[in-house]
Amino acid sequence: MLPERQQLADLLKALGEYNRLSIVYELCHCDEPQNAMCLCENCTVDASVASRHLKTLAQEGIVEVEKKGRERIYSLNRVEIARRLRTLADQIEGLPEQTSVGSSS
Amino acid sequence: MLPERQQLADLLKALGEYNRLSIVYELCHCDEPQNAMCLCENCTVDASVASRHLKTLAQEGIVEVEKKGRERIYSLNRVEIARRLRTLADQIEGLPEQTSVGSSS
DNA sequence: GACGTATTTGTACAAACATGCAAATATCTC
DNA sequence: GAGATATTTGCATGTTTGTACAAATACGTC
Repeated sequence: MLPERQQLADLLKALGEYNRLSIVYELCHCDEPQNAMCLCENCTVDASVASRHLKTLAQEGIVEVEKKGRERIYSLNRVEIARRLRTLADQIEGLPEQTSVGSSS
Repeated sequence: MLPERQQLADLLKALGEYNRLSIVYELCHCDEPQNAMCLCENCTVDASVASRHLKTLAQEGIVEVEKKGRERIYSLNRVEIARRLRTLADQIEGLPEQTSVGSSS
């Protein structure tokens, strides 16, 4: 079993749940990082559930956490996650691998 | 609950399982569509399991099926899936929505 | 029609998962 | 220190999911 592929599957699985995806979208649309209470207002779920979802997202590197007093401030790991999704999109679309494209005529 | 968001979550969940993702990769790398038996050789799973995974992928529009005698020929829905992944990547990265970009200076 | 191959479906099962509630922990304010 | 707020953790629970095996179905070949 390829660990790299497993990691990608884990990333996709983390994004592939409605409430977690909603949290990600919520973080998309705010310029400033948000705490968990703010993020769980959007979902109808309990705070403990939001906490667990955020833990999952953090474990997959989707969000970054910063302690600030009694709050945890979450921010999206925009560049890295977008990059991984685009890499998959490129592979699926059948684009050539990124190994010195355009050289050696 | 937003149906569009749910559909995207379902797509990501379908891709977010190791054996299913392996099938997708396998279809990536062959030019010609493949039947289910060929695809399940890569995973260590039973043929019935591959059948169910392919059904899941087909339901999400990830693969297309064509009956050919007693075989089912599967092919990747490359453009559409790549497009949906890139749309998500764009949203996550915070790029502006695709509504007449570049007009009206 | 008999047989072989490809695929699906029924059944069972263990593991993972999403969830809510209550309790615990951490930290701020007074 | 008491009380309030933010978050995590323990526990219970119902659901989903990935899997294997056997049986059923579909179809080509002889």
